[in-house]
Amino acid sequence: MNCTRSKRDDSRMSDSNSSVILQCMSCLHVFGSALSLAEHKRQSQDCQTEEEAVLCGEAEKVEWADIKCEIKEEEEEEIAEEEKEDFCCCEKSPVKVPVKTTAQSEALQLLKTDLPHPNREEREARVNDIVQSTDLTNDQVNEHFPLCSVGGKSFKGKEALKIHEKTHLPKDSEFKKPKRPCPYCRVKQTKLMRHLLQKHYDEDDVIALKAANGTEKKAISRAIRKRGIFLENQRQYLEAKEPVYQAMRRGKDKKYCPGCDGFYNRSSFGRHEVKCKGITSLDPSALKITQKYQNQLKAKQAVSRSKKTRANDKDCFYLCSVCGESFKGTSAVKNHEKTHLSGDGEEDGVDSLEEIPEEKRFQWSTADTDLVLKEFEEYITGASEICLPGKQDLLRFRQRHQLKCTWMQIRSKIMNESSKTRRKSQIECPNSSEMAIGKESESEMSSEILIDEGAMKNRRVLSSKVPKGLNHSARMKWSKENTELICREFEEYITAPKGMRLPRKSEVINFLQRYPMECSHVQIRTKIMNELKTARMKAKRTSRIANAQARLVQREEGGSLSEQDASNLPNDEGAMKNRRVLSSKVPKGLNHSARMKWSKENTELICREFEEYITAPKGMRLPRKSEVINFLQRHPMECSHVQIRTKIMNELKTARMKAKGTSRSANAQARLVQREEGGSLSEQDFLPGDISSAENGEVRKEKTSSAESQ
DNA sequence: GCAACTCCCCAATTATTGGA
DNA sequence: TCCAATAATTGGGGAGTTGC
Repeated sequence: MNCTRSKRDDSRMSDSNSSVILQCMSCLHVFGSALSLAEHKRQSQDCQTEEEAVLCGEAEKVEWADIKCEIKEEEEEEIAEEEKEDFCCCEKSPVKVPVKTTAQSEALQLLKTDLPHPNREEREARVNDIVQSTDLTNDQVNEHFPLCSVGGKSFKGKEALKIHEKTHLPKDSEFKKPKRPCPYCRVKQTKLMRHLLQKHYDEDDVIALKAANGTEKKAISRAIRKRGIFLENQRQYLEAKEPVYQAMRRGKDKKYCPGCDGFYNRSSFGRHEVKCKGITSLDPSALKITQKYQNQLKAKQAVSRSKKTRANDKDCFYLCSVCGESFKGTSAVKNHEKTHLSGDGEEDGVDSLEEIPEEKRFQWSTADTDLVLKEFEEYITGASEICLPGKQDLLRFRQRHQLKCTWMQIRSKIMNESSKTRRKSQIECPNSSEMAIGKESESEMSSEILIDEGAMKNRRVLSSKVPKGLNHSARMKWSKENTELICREFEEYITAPKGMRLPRKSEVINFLQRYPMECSHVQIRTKIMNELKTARMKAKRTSRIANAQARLVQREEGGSLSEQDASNLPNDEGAMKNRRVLSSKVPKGLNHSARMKWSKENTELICREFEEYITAPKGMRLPRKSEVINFLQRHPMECSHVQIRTKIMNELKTARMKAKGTSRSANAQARLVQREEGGSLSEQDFLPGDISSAENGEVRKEKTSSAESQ
């Protein structure tokens, strides 16, 4: 599919001022007129049968050459290749040293066979030998083998030395590998090959890439990379109507090669021109691919838009070949399947054990839990700066103790134990949760357990279910500027103590209107949430260090921390929670079409079954989903577990209202009696009894007036 | 009054990414 | 390849409100 072009064609292309650009669909070269394209076709046999495409109507504004590019790695590869071929003593070398005799030539050849030389001393010794045995001077020999001024290594040419010298550059001026656009999803990736293998492993080219080896593999990966770059350039060109690579490589002194559609450094262009075989680097089917993946992208966007209704997503899922769990995408299921493999590729949990756990969920025995607690104490207590041990540590631990679980499960166990410890420390010492580091500080903590709303929440046994495949197709890339903007705008929320709410939807939307960003309010909210987490983690770490330092000082001085120092620690979460301002927004139309009609029997059954939850004081949780499902299995009803939960919630409300009413009437009666007796009531008498204590200070917008009137 | 709804919070968890 | 950071998702739960 390659086609060569004459210089006449090139000049015609660049001189073209026509309003239409025509492109040869075979070689992708662009022509200013139908005539020049026809002439091109006549000259190139391969391109005769192909169609042409009209690209743009603003030819005079665009230099097609500007939207094509070569990549830096290729330049380097090329330079390296050329250095290999064009040895410093060859005719093409920019440094030409006349070699007078065969002996001199042989001596130099001998010197360069084992280049680069490891160190300056060895090199000097070798050069001295040559100088002594031949008529060559030191300078003549040194010119052949440039010397690194830092490391003392000598190289086969100036270019090779230049590449090497980059390794000595300070970090900020060092070359940073640019991101490469994926030809399939167009997302720019630092590690394009890994991305391809993970996300697009079902594509033909990627399958071929996986199967290939050595040179072939390189060639395929290069072709994919180039296609991605080309498609990205083409897309930007078609959308922005301006030279793309000018924007992408601003300030670089590049020169366009019409022979291969590549860009090369002006300094190395001459050398390339000699070598250039006129082979276009672009994939001839690129335009078709663009269309194909543009359609796919549109389809993906459509799915993303309709994602809000999760029911839609249930229709397309992929099953794990090992455990049968379903996932939304092929990449998600592939990633999940990796969890069944251990580091060496064997099925996890099976590498040294005979039995495979029947249940995916591992049942931790007390003995095994103790082992984990003992082994990973530092991670669980938070004494370690690193949150979790590495995979290898976990695998070794599993091997040592012959545990029949995966390393991931051990990690989860550590995380859960760590979380448990944190919660425990918060209950034991609500004002200084950060004190729970090591046994010394624990002993200093108060043993008084406060059962408030927060503590009740801790009783929650969290679901063992895991999200089935996240949609990362539209994963947000936060720029530094936007991150700063969000942090500045929502600083009060990010720096707020635990328990404070996040900004409202309306606030975020308002922010988005003022600072338009290509993201949803949910994504901004997530960003704030994550920033908040990070800030808290940092604060926690700082607090830990400060505490450790304080303890050190304390030990040295033999004294103890003052109460004031202790009070500087974070506020009580429960108290902060009370500051929460609840939403005043109203639901937008309820669906009463499927409204449940509870029979007296079923209501009684539910009330009897879930009595403990209905009569429980405020702060107690509702029955778990699993409990409700279990109930439904025992007592089949034509309703969902959610409806039963709602029923219980409403029964609970009613019960509390009744209790409140009873308490009020009792109080009213008491007041009446007191008035009759001529006494006065204390403030406490006006509170609604046990409910007030259970509420634990929760600030709520109570409709006191209406309740009073009732 | 009741069932259902929206909005919000929280903790846990997973997926993805980029640096080392 | 490992690992930490980051972004996103999930399910449980609570409060307030709506409309039949």
